[in-house]
Amino acid sequence: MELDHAARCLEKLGNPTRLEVFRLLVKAGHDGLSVGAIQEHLGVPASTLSHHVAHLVNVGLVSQEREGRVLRCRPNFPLMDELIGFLTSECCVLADAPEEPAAARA
Amino acid sequence: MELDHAARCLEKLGNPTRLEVFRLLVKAGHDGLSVGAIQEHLGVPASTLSHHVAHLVNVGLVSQEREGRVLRCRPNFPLMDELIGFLTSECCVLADAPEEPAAARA
DNA sequence: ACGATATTTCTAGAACTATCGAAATAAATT
DNA sequence: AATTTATTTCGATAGTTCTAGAAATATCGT
Repeated sequence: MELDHAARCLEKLGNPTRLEVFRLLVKAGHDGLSVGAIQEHLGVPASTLSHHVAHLVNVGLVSQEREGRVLRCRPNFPLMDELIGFLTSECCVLADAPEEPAAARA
Repeated sequence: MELDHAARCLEKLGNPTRLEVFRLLVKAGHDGLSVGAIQEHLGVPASTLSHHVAHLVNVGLVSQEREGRVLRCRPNFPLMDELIGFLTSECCVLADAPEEPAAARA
């Protein structure tokens, strides 16, 4: 994962409402939740919530699928794993880790 | 770690310049780097960089210590671990994790 | 076609953030 | 005490984000 995409994901998760939305979706598991269900949980006005969810969808952390009248939102687990992988490998390694995985060292 | 503090940390890391600063500090290890050294690496104007570093210090992800004329910046590894722990446990668990660790289920 | 429900788009103001030059402060050196 | 080096604070501008009401759109049931 590129640093810029990681930064965009972190930026989106860096809003308390959105982080709560995302956490809620993760707790809900692979089936996710509808926008309305999220609203019931968090009590945020619909337009505000829609705006926040759109941010998460934009950056790929949440996907949406229409099911009749409701829009089902699901967390993107693989992307979240990538993000955590980025943080762990690029921003958390101490000790003597080399800058590059292999090669390039004349 | 509380959700609000996690969100504040993520928000700060969610700026490409700051994420790069933090990554650089992590790569530098426990000794960190001076503000000037960061500046040489990233080529950001001093006042802008100072502003960004202040954000990271504010939220606790970076600590600063004066050493004569230079200000040494060190990444806060334990806090970063906590943050990754929060993301992993609260925003990344799939499968059949219960909502609460125990109790509360009449 | 109509009414109900679910969600988005539009809009706009207030608050916040980023940027960076210039001036200020801090410490070391002379 | 004057000079140099390192960094911050100030100040101004430009742009972004948050918030939420009102209006619009989509889908379903009748």
